[in-house]
Amino acid sequence: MKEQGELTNQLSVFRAKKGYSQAEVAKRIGVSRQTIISLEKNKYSPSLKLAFELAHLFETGVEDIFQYNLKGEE
Amino acid sequence: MKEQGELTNQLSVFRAKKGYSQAEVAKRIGVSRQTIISLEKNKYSPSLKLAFELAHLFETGVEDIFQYNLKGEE
DNA sequence: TAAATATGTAATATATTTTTGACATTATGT
DNA sequence: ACATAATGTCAAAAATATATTACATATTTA
Repeated sequence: MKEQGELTNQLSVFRAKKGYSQAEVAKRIGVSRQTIISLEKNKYSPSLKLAFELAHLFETGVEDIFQYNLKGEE
Repeated sequence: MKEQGELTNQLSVFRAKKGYSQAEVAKRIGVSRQTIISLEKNKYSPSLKLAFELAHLFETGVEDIFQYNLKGEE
């Protein structure tokens, strides 16, 4: 899709709060450790399902973990 | 990832509210019309970016358009 | 300081999303 | 009745997300 905004996330912050390792998060959610690493380093935009799973694990909302900053808006 | 929940959405409702056609939504967001059709028919879980774009277009939150129902939770 | 655990990188393979294009059907307007 | 717009289906290709494996480097802890 058209590149319209930038996705950032607070994954490592929420992970630290819970004291989980990346491997532990991966296992709990059922994805690979690489997926968690890549997400924390902002390598790509996850599926909405994965975003919901992470939000659920960290007992918060999708938009608390992930932020979307539209370009060219003020 | 592990199949843990079911994703549903209210896309057609929000689209109707704005009076947009599927093609118009597709064009505004910069994706193909097929993508919108498939999403409305719940064919797959969109990228988080696309979810944010739709939320922005409909001036609402991601979780107002998309719902994630965990299985085996009450 | 040695062992164990956590984080990171890279390459390749597989799965899923998204695009493209062609065509069918239904609804709307003239 | 005809034209046009909206919705839908299908299949194949392209793009992107995720898995897998193997190895490297930090960091923690016994």
